[in-house]
Amino acid sequence: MKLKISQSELEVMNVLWQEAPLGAAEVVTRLEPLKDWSDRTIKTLLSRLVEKGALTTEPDGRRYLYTPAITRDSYAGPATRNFAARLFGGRAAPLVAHLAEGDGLSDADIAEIEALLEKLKK
Amino acid sequence: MKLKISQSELEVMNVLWQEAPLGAAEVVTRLEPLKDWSDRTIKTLLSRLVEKGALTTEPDGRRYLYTPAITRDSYAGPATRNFAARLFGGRAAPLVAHLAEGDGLSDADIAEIEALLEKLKK
DNA sequence: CTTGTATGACTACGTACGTAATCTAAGGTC
DNA sequence: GACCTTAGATTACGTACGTAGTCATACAAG
Repeated sequence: MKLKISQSELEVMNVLWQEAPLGAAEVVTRLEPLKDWSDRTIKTLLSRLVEKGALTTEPDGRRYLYTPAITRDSYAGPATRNFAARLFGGRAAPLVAHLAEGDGLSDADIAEIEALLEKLKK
Repeated sequence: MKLKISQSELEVMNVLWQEAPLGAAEVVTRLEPLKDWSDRTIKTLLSRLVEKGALTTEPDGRRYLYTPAITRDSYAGPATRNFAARLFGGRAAPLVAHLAEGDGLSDADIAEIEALLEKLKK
């Protein structure tokens, strides 16, 4: 089951991955400062995500509450490996290198990655 | 100038980033083992990439030779940071973690990343 | 009960994408 | 010189996406 989530849809998912369940109006409120979208647009995105199976709904009075049907990790894992495969033949190092460009990595990030690698080496 | 290269188009770019300039027929030959595409499809992708400015052409007799107008790195850098931003708020560690899932990282990869991080810490 | 309001459902529409077929022109073949 | 082959140019067409407007309906207000 491959689930394609578009860029705009992902913004909506990000809101719900951070806080759920939410009604449509609340999602709109969360997105307002970030994106200049009409509330209709966000409703459409929510509907499409439900259609795709990325969100589940639960009636709450005369509205719906939306909850992610997939975790961020379960989506991000394949998406990340797919991304790396397409751009770098699956090799991770160039990816990290690009993230590092323009000081994208804090010391904390570096430490975290090192710890991760340490664990992997075992 | 933001250049959007679609998934299929990226396959074509990958061929040309590896070896260029090439004529259309040669690109088709390179892609044949990988993708089940008609040569018409590949010609279309080449045209669209030229239109977008991702490739340059140079006449060679009655055909064209195609060459990337952008390097893989110059495309991959922003694309990677954008990807990380959308999925992980720009944090690199989760990205590496996902790549590691399912033993995606070889010992060599790990060593390479560690060396990279070492350099960054300075 | 009538009317306004909020919410989801349905419809819209231009652009990009995946995937190709057809048209046209330039060279090569007999 | 008539015809075939080959390369690019043009056209096609369904689906997804970004972005939203309109319709219908259920509840709230008066």
